[in-house]
Amino acid sequence: MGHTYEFARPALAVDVVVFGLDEEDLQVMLIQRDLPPFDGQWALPGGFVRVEETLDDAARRELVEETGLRDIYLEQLYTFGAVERDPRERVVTVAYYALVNLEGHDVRASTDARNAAWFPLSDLPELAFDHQEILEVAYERLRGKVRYQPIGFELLPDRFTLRQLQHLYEVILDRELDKRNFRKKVLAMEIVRETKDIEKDVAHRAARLYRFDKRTYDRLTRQGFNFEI
Amino acid sequence: MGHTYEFARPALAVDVVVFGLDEEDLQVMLIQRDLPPFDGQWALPGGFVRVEETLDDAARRELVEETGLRDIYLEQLYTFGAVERDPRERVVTVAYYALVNLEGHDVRASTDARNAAWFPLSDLPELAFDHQEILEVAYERLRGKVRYQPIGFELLPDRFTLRQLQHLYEVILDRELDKRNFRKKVLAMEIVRETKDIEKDVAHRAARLYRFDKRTYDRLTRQGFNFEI
DNA sequence: TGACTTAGTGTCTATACGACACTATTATAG
DNA sequence: CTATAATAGTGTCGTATAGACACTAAGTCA
Repeated sequence: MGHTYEFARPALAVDVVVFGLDEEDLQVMLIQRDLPPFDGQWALPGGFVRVEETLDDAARRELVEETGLRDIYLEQLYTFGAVERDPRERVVTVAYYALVNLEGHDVRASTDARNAAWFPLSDLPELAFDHQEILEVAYERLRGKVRYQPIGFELLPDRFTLRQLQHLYEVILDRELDKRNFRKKVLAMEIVRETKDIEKDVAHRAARLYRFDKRTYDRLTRQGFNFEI
Repeated sequence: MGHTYEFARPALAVDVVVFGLDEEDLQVMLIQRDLPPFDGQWALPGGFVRVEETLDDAARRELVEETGLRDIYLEQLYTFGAVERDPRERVVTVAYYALVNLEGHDVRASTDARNAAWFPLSDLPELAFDHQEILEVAYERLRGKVRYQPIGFELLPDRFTLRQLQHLYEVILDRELDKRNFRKKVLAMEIVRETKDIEKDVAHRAARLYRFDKRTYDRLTRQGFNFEI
């Protein structure tokens, strides 16, 4: 039993570039394939789109199935349609990128993710298909977007220090920022709000914890405010 | 004789939002459908992707077939995958936007474009499918992009006056700009180069014609220059 | 209690942006 | 041929913003 169409159709897939951040690096979630083609090689999580689900739904479903990650920030990136990008047959893939903070979501704890793992962006294995290219486009987009929209907060835990926030920008933009200027700018925007707590278990003076102020962010966004860092 | 697959597949289409500019308005190219669904209604040019062509190729092919426009600036926009966006069956569409100068490309002169026409963005007919939404996303993108990347030159003839260029920005950004500040900024960027000619057949002092300097633009782009207007 | 580590803070200078108005040139109408 | 109308083309100044720059405060740990 199959499905028959008058004209040949490309298969339609989704792939997701999941970025995470630890103390050191920007990381990417990859899964190890256990089927041909590219058996054993690392690849982006993803899979075929079902006829009764939206593209976003397909991306979220595949993420849960393959990595255990759910309820994370997800945005459509670009659609890749080179004719020979899959050796089996014509497959067009809608690529997404996702941001997740490593503290909140433990991949190893998820059920069916034996072969999912984080890799630092600076030291990636060879990837299947054109996933290297997709990843580069995603990183490019993340860099471009973070400069004028504070999406980076998705990479941090709920409460964070300004040092962590600065580190995030430094890792994504790949350059050092001046501490005083950075704090001036971020605090002037009023999109982070001081909490009454400070960080714990650090071997030096503890820093104040801040929280992302989504309410103010939404208001400023409606006013066309420029969040450039 | 048909094509049979194990799982049901969404159909894959491309649609193109073609922007053009005249002395007054930003315009959009639409075609009048002559088949159900939405028979007789206006829609974006587009059609189904063939298995042996890339997405870009499909978009260009449909543009030529339906509007006669060829060799124009084209960029992928977003992929729309709502489940019920086509009443016949599941169709996912990769949307593109294109920029074209109205002087160089006469639509009426093209062969098979009896039912293609320009409409001012401010006075559009009701559109088929979710094309209204696609168009809004495209306009949003154009506005966002033109502010920090000089793609707008595609909307102008080869040689243009600074007045025309300013008009272009005013129409796209939907606000008035100061003539002196605008000229200062554009000339400082050195992405337009003075020609030795001036415009003709105008009932007042003729303005100098300029040309877009792609070479300098490419060099500045590589240096990460910010083209914000 | 001293040494180490990071938190947290302010000033000054250079540059960029935006507000603002007049003269120059050409075509055309009377 | 002269007046009028229309747009071309040009510079200054005040203000806001960005970036360079260095020290004190607080807490941990040996």
